[in-house]
Amino acid sequence: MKNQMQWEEAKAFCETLTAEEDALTREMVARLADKRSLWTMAVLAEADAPLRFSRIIEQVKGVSQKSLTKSLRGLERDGLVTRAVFAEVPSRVEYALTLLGLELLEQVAPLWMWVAGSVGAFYRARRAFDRR
Amino acid sequence: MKNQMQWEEAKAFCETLTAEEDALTREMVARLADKRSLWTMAVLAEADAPLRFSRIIEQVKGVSQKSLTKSLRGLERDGLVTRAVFAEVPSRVEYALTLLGLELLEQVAPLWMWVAGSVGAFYRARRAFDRR
DNA sequence: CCGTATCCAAGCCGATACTG
DNA sequence: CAGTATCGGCTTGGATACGG
Repeated sequence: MKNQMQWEEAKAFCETLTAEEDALTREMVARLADKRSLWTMAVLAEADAPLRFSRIIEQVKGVSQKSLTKSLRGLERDGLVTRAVFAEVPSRVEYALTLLGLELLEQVAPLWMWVAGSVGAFYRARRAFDRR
Repeated sequence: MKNQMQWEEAKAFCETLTAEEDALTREMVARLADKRSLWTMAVLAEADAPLRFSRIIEQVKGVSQKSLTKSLRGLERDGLVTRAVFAEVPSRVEYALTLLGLELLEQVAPLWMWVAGSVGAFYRARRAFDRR
């Protein structure tokens, strides 16, 4: 039951947070579900170099300019990516992952791996459930 | 750079998934962002015993009957909680966390802890951004 | 007690058109 | 090139009322 303790530990730690901190924590976790934000960060991580807006939108397939802009603004606001504007014509804007952003990705990786590895279990559960 | 490798490893592993598996993985990760689902599971984990619908709705503050029902159905469908109906009047329904559900919570714990511990960094980033 | 059905307000997102 | 502005469809979620 050492695993259970890990969860309890997390719960206990969260109790020490102020309401504002707790809200912010939830907001950050919620970002993970926002497919686009996570995917955008992954693209930047993979490139391992600053990317222009147009390069990113190519790789995050299906995203609209508006949504990508919004995602990037949010990521920038929370210190997960940087935004550098170059005074050229035509204009050039480069985005890059921050250290904090990379750390977040690293934290997500094990969970993502576990979910991906357990996908069979979820699939079977659904099959069983849907059969009634 | 061993941390970076962890992320790359996850990316590589995801490449081996079928489109359907990948979609399901994303769906499961998305569930984590659904505040209510995670919170509901946490309540069940804390109770460490089956809970009635009405007990749960008391602890997941602010949730409507409709939303909680929807969350529980989703969790049940994916094998994260069980639902037991007792033929009594008035009717009684008990929900409990499955082993899979507990495992999921355990996987989430480290990430959640990291985010909670980094909340100061996010807060400072926002302050700096908003001052501009 | 537990769940469903309906209505309604708010927010998301893509498409499109326009600006520096 | 990298946005902003606007519109319209779609989904989400609370409130309420009702049924099993």
